[in-house]
Amino acid sequence: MYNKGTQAGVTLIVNPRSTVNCNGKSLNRHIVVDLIRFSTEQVSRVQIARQMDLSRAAITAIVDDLLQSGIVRETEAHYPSGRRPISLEINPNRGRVFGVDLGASHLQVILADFGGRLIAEKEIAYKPENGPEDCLEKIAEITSTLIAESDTNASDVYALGMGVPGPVTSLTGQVSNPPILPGWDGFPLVQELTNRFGWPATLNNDAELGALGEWAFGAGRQENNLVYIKVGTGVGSGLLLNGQLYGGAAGSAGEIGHITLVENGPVCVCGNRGCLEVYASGRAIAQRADQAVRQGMSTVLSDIKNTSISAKDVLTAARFGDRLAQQIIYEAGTHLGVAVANLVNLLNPGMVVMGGGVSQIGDLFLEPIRTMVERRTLRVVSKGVRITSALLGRRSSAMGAVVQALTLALHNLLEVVK
Amino acid sequence: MYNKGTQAGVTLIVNPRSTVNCNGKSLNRHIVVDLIRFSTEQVSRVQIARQMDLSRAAITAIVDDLLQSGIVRETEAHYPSGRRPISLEINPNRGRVFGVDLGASHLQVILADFGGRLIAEKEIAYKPENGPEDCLEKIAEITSTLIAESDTNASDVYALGMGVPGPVTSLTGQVSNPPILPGWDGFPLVQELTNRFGWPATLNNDAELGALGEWAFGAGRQENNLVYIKVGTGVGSGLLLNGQLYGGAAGSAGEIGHITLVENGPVCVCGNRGCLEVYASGRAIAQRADQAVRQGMSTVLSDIKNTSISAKDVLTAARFGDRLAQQIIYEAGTHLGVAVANLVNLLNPGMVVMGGGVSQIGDLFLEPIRTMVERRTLRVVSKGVRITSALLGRRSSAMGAVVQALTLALHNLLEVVK
DNA sequence: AAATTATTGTCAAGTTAATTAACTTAAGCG
DNA sequence: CGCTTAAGTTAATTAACTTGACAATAATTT
Repeated sequence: MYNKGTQAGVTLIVNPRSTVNCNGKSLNRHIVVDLIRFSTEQVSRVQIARQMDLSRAAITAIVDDLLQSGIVRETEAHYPSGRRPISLEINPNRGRVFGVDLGASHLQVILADFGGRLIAEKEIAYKPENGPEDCLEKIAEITSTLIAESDTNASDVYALGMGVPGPVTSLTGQVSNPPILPGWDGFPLVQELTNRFGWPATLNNDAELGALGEWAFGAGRQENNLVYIKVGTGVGSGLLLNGQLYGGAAGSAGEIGHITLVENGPVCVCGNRGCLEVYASGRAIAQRADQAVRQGMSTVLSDIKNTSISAKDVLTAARFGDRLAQQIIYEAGTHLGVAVANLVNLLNPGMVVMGGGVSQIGDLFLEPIRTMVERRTLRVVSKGVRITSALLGRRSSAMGAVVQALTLALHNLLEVVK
Repeated sequence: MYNKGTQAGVTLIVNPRSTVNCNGKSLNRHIVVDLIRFSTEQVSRVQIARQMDLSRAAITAIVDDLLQSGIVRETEAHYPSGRRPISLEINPNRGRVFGVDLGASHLQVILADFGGRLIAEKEIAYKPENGPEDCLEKIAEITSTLIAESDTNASDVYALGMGVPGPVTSLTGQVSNPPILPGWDGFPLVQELTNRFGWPATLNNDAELGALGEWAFGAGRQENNLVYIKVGTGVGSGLLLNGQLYGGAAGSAGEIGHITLVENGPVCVCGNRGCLEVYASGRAIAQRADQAVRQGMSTVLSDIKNTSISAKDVLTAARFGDRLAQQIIYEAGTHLGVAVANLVNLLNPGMVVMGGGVSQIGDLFLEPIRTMVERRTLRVVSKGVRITSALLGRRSSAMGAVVQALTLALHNLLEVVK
């Protein structure tokens, strides 16, 4: 389904996937670009014409334009009988973009080409508590390192996308009221990024970008109603509904971590009681393990002495067959499953993609979730929902940032060239 | 934000509000119509031009067209300094449409003019268990009665919108797997309606239409992230997100009634345990009252002897000051509040509109909901959400059906006239 | 009261992006 | 080799928009 859009500003939503500034005239060019970008199969001019309900002649003209500006290139394709269609794809060599994912404890930067393929990558341990200026500094360091090391011409970088672990006011590109990010509130991040680097920049919530990344390049291709659940230190989710990212009225949609599971449960970091995060986050898993060890239960985790047990330790132990670790993870999955079931009942998504560190263990974590969803939702709903792990693993969000950056880059280029 | 859209079929999403068949050419005409339809203030040509980022001349041409076809008319408007703008509005006398709401126990039909104003209305007690054919028969009876009684020319009716209490496959216009509607599964309702009456028809879930009705004519005007919660015999909700109705992958989004509140609570009609409906539906309220009376608690409800107590009785009693009835409703509100809090956390809507019979009691029901939402959501979220009763009362859904019918009528007319 | 300023709406000429219908290209097949 | 099928191109035409000048109408200033 293809939506064209124009508005005063002008915000354009093309095939909900891209939101772009556009004067409203060259709209079909933008739609064609997105069609080529996000197609899972090979696309020819005729197919584009059919999908957009335009004449072949019109598409020929548009594609000519795109070829000339270098955004798109032709490839070979094979079909039975009749003239072979010429497949089209985004020209990966036309330029590059950065995708940045800021987490509760890390900073990850991906350099990708226009085809969305990874060119170089760097991840460091980082605490966002240092504030936005320091973070910008770090991003500057990493991006220039990546440019240098990857034989990239600095002028070939066209945009930067960024994700942060908190609500984002997408209109102004600010972080708003972030629980994890004191000192970031109201900081005009998009503007500062643009000023500092000279590239157009976008800002989104990290879970939101996870959904987008998995939709564009991961497990959720073609699935226009997708929920991405990120189980890291905390638990968050990104919603892609009706083919569009949904951020809510204030940019804080998807806050599944602070849904009430047990009315009078233990106190959560957010101040409420019995939140999901108390039972099913990386933090919770680590705490459970710690508790169990102190109670003297039999586990390899007891060997960790000097430092405190981390969720990662529990995952590793589970992978190596430690029963206690496995049980802790299974239980976390069960609790998460209850929340996911509620979410699935409410949103009836076509797919739920589990991301974040904890999910990488796979079925041990997925199985209880699937079970709970099946048990606790209407059959119509549970029958239609696929629940899987993120295909992009720990890169979901950063790749989502790449998608946003590409949207900016491609569509801006299109306007400039015109 | 204005989206234009075209696709093979061609489905067009205009200012997400209307989904219309359109050849993709006269698109801006459709956008202008919707702009005029849904504007809360008076609109002039210049304002339209500014909002759509088109030239004044272009709008003049488009409006000329709309004036000539009679869809739009001019009115007076007053502004300071400069030539007075000529305000535009949909010409209410251009035609009429029907909005039909089928509930678990009633059938409501509204006849409205092109301005969405109520011309005539009829509601009867009705059990959808009789099956779709019988229901069509009843609709035929009522519509012809309304046409006759309201001095309407049958040829002035241009479309019919309908809502049903179950999931709808909007693509094919069928009811799908409805828990409350055995015998309706897979019935091609839209097609049958069109065949039978000769009007184009639309089909949606009733809660969805409640959201749309309140958004267009009710409490939620201008609010593009709105949740409508219908508390009737059961509990359902309609989601209007990013300015669009969201139905989910299989049309069953919004099933808040079967969210798990208590892990091992009483068995629900759906087979699971501890669902919201067990605690906060009309059915639940009636049951509680019955229970209390049998336990000999002091209440005016004890006076009801021969028939069983209904939710309506409890509402009436509460309105007249009966303490027990008030408490039952307050408690139902509290339970509902927990579910609403989860929903608000997850979707961060700008507004929650409470509809359905139970909500008509007002603050007694709203207050516990507001309290629970405030207590159980992140401050960013709860601060931004307004929680109110439906402005259209028991007409929300039927008016939503009118909105859908008008969308069909106006935009089809536009294509034909062209 | 006349002149000034602001704003809306219209007109005519020019531009752009689409359509239509004929045509070319490129493959498979009997 | 010619026939069939499908993809892609070309040229003439049409519809929708832009631009810039201008008329209409009101409030404000002189």
